[in-house]
Amino acid sequence: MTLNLSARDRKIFQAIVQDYIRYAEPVGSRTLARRHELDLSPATIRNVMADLEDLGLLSQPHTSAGRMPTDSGLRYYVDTILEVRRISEWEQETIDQEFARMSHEAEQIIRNSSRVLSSVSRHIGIVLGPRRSTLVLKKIQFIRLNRRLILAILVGQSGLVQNRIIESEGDLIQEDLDRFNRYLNEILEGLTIKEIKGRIVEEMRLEKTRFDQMLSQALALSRKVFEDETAEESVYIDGQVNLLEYPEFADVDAMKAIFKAFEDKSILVMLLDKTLAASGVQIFIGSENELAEMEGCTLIASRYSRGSIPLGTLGVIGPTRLNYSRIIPVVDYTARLVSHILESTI
Amino acid sequence: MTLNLSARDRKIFQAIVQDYIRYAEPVGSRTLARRHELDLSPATIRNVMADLEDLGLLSQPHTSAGRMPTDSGLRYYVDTILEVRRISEWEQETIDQEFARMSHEAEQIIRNSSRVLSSVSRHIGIVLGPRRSTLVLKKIQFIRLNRRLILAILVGQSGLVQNRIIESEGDLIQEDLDRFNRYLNEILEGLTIKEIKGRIVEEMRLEKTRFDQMLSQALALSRKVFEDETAEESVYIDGQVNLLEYPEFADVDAMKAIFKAFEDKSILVMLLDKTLAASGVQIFIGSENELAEMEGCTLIASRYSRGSIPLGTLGVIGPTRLNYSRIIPVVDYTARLVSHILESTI
DNA sequence: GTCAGCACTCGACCTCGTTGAGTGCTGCCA
DNA sequence: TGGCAGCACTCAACGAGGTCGAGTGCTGAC
Repeated sequence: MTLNLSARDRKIFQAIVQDYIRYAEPVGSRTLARRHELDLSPATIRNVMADLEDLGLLSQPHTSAGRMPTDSGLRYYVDTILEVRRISEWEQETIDQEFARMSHEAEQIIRNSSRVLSSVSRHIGIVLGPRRSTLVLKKIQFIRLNRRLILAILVGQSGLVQNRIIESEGDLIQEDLDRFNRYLNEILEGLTIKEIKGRIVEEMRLEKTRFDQMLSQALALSRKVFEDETAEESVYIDGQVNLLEYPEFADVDAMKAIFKAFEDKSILVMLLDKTLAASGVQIFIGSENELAEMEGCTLIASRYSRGSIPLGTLGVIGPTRLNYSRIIPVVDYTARLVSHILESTI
Repeated sequence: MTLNLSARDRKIFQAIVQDYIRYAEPVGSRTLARRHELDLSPATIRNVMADLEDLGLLSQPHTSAGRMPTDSGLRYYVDTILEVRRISEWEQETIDQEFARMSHEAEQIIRNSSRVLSSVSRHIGIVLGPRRSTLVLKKIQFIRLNRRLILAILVGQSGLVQNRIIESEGDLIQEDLDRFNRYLNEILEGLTIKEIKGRIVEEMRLEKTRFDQMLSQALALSRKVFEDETAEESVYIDGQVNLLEYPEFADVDAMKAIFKAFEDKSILVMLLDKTLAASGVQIFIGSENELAEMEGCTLIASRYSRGSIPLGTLGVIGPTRLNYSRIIPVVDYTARLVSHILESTI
């Protein structure tokens, strides 16, 4: 949106947004004049407010109430007025300490980051785990559970472990599996799961001509492992209670709607996925989410990576009137920190 | 509680409890007479009600309101009046189908059982995962991540996988670790983690005398793995939204208290742990929980096992006035089913 | 462009009376 | 003695009506 507001109008608009963020209530002209040193009378402010309302930046819940920013008003505020501060020392320290206390397991770190985000932001913390398919394989290992079932363990280079149980065709003894392990590790190490899928198909063609039964069995088995597409995404949510603290969700129906939305995580996956494609902090305000369920909520998210490979997304969900200038740097810092830590867990 | 109520008094009490469970409101003498075929006048019912109140089975929120059962009233009802029905066919089928759709991974099954419980009961589903220390080791495997870090993978006989990252003293190459693997698997397979701890100490004494550096290194490393006590318990909760449907939690403060209680899972762990010690369905009603946070809530739980070894607990949390005769068999059936499935995942 | 003044609006809140579902108590009857 | 009709009383819920205060838009003067 490229609006050309005068300096005065911007100042008034900023004051309105700030008061609304602070008090969660529509703000009137008289109160605004009293609370801020605008050197303007309420009447003048009213005129400006009317203009801003025409522009779609403000709205009134009812005739004799004050004004509050619309979603696009907030978007304008975030994009052109807001000055993002540095993260506060206290917050940075808290985050650092929380992560320092964790083990070096990549999964632990990713999983717990939503808890850290929620406790620092006092909103909802959310994190999208790495997709299985981004895993760079370090080791694959088959373990015989019983005559029917085989456990496949995939270890990623970052120490991330995935395991799946597959059914075997015939009865394979562990010695067979050990031979598979050696062979597969040789040809698959260092590839991503995506690459592996292609490689397997390719190898199958090659090996088939050679009629080596062991190899083709190994490939058939590993194919089963990598074809399994279930649970591609994992989302962790923490601190849902925090939403209850905010007056805009005081009524039970509003709450119910939001909590239901969180129950079905596919909605969140979609949103977080979008963020995965772009670098830097992304902000989705209220209705921009295109998701009726998330109305009244803002998502501030940023992706985290290992090296140059984006792994997942982490962020904060709060009411649309959340304190952007505080939360944005928190999310930004956390994403960078997680990326940095993951770097060193290689 | 061994109260001796006359048949008539029991009948009236039962009617009150049933109406309260159904309508979530204190029930008065007139309404009770109208709704049930008691062949008694309201006045008579009032006299009985006064008696039941003296016994501590009923209470009045205020003078001119009807009566509702106290927590001990509900306890009496559950213990001596309630007839637990068989699980309904529809519910059984739903549960069967949900579990049939899952993979054969023990962890999946346990984790998802809370979701199944919540959707069938329309309350909160909760499950306490197996403690790490009950794991019966099938295989241990060290994998070198880098010069400092080693990944240890523990595979249980049920196909459950645990992994931890530990720091190595010196730089060990994978060949060293492979030797460790062979040695450790030989001496540790089939033992529980608890037994393993003892075994390691014992072996260390033995091996030390033999001055075999490889073996003592292997033991030192495995000791690190098994000493790690973090995250002994895991609790999964599903369907918290369902609580919102019940009028007794309509006000935000009541809700907030409960949701906070769930946030701190240690409280739940304590309760579920109690259930782990006893067989059969356990019921904790409201204040019996000794936890102010859980006031107004009932927990119905039962443990699940693999073979003769109890692994964890699963159950349902709802308002104290939940439909006991429906939920008890659901929990019972689910616990049995999970145990049964785990049996066959060996 | 600024703003004082004015009439108007409307939600929040209080009060007060009514209603209805509930109670305890008393005393009569089989 | 158990059952119960009758009666006086209690109390939450609800709606109507009034007041208050924080808003608004508009007009006209400087």
